[in-house]
Amino acid sequence: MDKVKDDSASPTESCLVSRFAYYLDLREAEVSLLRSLEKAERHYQADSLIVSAGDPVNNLYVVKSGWLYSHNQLVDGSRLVVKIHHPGDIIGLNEMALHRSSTSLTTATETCLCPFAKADMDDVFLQSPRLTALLFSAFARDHVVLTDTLRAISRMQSPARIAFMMLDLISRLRINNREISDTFKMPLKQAVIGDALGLSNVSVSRSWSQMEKNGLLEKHGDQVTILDEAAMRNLCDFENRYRQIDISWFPEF
Amino acid sequence: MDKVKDDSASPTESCLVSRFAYYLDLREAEVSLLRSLEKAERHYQADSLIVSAGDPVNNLYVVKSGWLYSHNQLVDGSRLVVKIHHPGDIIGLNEMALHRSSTSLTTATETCLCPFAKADMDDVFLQSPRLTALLFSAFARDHVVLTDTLRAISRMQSPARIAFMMLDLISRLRINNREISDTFKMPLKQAVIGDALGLSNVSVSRSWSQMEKNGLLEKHGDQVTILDEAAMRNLCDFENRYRQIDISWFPEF
DNA sequence: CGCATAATTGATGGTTATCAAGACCAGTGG
DNA sequence: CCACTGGTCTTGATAACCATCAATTATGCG
Repeated sequence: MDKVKDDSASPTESCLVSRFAYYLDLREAEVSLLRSLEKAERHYQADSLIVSAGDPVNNLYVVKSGWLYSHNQLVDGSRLVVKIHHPGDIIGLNEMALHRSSTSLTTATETCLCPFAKADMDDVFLQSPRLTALLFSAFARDHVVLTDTLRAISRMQSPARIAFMMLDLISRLRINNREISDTFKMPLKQAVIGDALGLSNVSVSRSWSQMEKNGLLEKHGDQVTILDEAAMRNLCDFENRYRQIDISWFPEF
Repeated sequence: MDKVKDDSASPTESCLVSRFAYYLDLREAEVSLLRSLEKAERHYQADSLIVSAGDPVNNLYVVKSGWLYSHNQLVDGSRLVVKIHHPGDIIGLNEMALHRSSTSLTTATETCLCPFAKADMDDVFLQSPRLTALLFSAFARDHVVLTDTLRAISRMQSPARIAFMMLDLISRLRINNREISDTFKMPLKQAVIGDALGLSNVSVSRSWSQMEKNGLLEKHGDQVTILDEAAMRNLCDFENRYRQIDISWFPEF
């Protein structure tokens, strides 16, 4: 609990709680339900393999600090990065239906995770239909984002895909950290970016410098700055799915 | 209710119920919860636009008969087909979090749908945590399948993508109809297949005939036959995500 | 039979993968 | 202070896959 400052709203508050409180005024019972998922804590170095594809799925994880990514291997050796995880994310919801994990999980930076058992989700379903609805909605939103990613990968060329990914990352970070305007820490290597976008590392490098030349963004060390957000949004037809969730239909309790 | 015979388990039983009963022994209360989603009925011709991207999301739909697809448009005019819907599917879970739909919905064949309100989902969340868990799991499974699709599109070439899609379709149909072995009715045009796989219609045509020449599958009219399923599974590293759902952690009620 | 739509086939070009070599960078130890 | 090292990023050359365009054939339906 020492390097939370980079990414979370406040060191004393749970990222998970602040994430959900962004969309819905949480009641005390709901907050404590969420907090109960963060009792355990485990620390990992950068580039650690935490879960291997094929492992039994027993735990989910709340990310307390650090970045990670879920990925899997193709037969030909190439890799797909399915999702980048940030503080406040719940890792493993996708895998809930499976006995064995479909993806591996690797840290991109030093990381603190809170593992909890699948069956702990029962408490949420049993005790709070309203929180269930929010969880479900956030998951549905992730589904739509995955669809957006599919759209980018299947029909857009290299620079547009990169624009999409960077806008997605910064949009998500802004939910937890209102201070972020146009610069954020982006610790991913180009090979990881490529594997998330169906590109080679070489292609990422080339397109990135092209985009810098065009004044879209720039990178110094870990720090990425979006210079012309309008142009980037335009390039990949970006829609921010994180700003709002429709809570109008939620049950009362 | 006249052409259900093609795709559903039995004309007298709800496709939706039989779908979920495949994974879990449903109690009477759960069955009637599900049936309550199928009260209304609306019929459509083939190639009808039912929802446009941008429309307010008020309804979800249970598919009673027919095929449909969700799609959206890119700026350059090309199209992405997000998902193919079959009888027993619930359409619109992804859109639950949104005020306005991110996708359009079009019928591929003559279709019968049962619309119900978003807020009807409250009943499920409130009355049956166990059914909620199942619904959540099925949704999570769809998430994993979307991930598999991403893998195919981002890293596999044309014939492997087609193999993936055909295996996905037949695997889903087999859940509702045990009689299907290696032949099924596939009413989608090549342009739709292409838009679902990030390919042009031309590319689908070429790869398909190549695959026929190699003895992988064949097509006569609407009827597709998988001739060498092992080879096709091998080609795209296919994993059937529909056969089983992990229900071990579900709450008791 | 004739029309509209879908599927096929051929020719061309663009985007990106792949391979390979070199530059850069940070950390290490002499 | 400087060489050394492992990793990442860059840059160039080549080739493959697929999109696109266009023309022809096939299919289905009134």
